[in-house]
Amino acid sequence: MRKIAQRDDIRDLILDGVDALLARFGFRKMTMEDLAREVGIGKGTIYLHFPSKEELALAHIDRIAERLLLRLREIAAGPGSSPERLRRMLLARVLHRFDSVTHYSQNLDDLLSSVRTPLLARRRAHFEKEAAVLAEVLRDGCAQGVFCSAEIRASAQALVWCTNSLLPFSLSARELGERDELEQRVTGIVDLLLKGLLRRSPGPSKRRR
Amino acid sequence: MRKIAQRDDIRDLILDGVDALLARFGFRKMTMEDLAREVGIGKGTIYLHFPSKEELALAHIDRIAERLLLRLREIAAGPGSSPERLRRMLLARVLHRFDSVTHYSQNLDDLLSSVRTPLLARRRAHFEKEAAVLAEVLRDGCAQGVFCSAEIRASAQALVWCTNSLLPFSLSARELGERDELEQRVTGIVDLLLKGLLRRSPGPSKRRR
DNA sequence: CTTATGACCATTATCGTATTCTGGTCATAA
DNA sequence: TTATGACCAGAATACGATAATGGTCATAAG
Repeated sequence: MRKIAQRDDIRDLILDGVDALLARFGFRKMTMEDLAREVGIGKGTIYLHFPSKEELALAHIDRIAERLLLRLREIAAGPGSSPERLRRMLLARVLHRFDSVTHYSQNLDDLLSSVRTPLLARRRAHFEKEAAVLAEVLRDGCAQGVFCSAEIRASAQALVWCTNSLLPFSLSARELGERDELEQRVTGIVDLLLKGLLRRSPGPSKRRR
Repeated sequence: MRKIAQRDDIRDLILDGVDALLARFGFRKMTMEDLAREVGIGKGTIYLHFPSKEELALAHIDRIAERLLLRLREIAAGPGSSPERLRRMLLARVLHRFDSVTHYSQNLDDLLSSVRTPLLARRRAHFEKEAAVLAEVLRDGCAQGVFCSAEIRASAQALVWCTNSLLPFSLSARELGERDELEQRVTGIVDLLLKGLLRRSPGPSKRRR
């Protein structure tokens, strides 16, 4: 009987194991015994921290979402103009998804289909938090007169939804293409979206033609 | 032995049958005998018009795409300003997809997974044609000075890609939500995209604040 | 007393096989 | 020349027997 340093530590260790096995085998082929062996603890111990295999997977997904949220907050608090930060955030969201899909490869479908129903509500919650961070930056931009100030909340949600769509999880890794290519395509759309948000006539207009 | 009126007529009749059976049973459970019975011809006759079941499905998908293309051309040639027409076209694309997904319900996954590989190339071709029509309207707008004239081709492709993403076929009908709700959400994004395309400082700016 | 463990069990998944079904062909009919 | 359905090889399915797995809990360790 080994003494576990901290309650949260072992939770994280287990989730690390989940991450490894999920990428290697997918959800269905990852057994609780595999996982216990990977982490180096007994199977029963896992059930002291998670009530079921499904909740385990959901907790793992939550952790991924939290990391993305952290990254978005970093960017939001970081340097750059409001549109620049927003642009980086949107790109980060899509690339984060890209990395997830490639990391879990075919096994992502397996995971998602196994926990699809309970996942929907959680995703909504994640998306709302992310939209909230986007909204902050939008508000920043409004305060500086860069963005027009109408419909901030709705705009943020639209941006979240759109960037979700740009790389649906359901894509298999095989159909993704190169990361660079994706980045380029997404950048085009994101720029278009941002331009749409910008305030009309931003300063002394130099009319051409 | 019944005399078929016209070669194209029977082709269309068969595809009508495909449409009906696909919606009812999906691709795998739709048998060639079912289809022959539905259309009221012998099984062998189908093979006089289509080389295989797979090609049959692809032809059916082609026909759907052609109808959408027709609709887009209608809108493009119809009344309204360039941005208005563009907006209608983008919305039409998404709603067209919505209708497909709801029409074939669960059975769409079945169809798509059964012909996924050969479908990819065809979809690319369809998308290019659709992008070409969008590009026409964009060019119209440029000629009138509504849109900025850079990157028309790329913009059209971006719009196609983005509206594709807004409603991936892989969504099951169950997750779609209401058509009205979709229309509303998509309208928001489409408007954002269009605003991004508009030319800056379009006339005497009335600066607020 | 709290925390960790793995043998244990009911349920689920997997596999092998016997059987049915179905895409595609073609000799025959109209 | 055009249409048809009996026919066949190979694919899908149904099913029962067997193996694997999620979750529990009495026991052990600290």
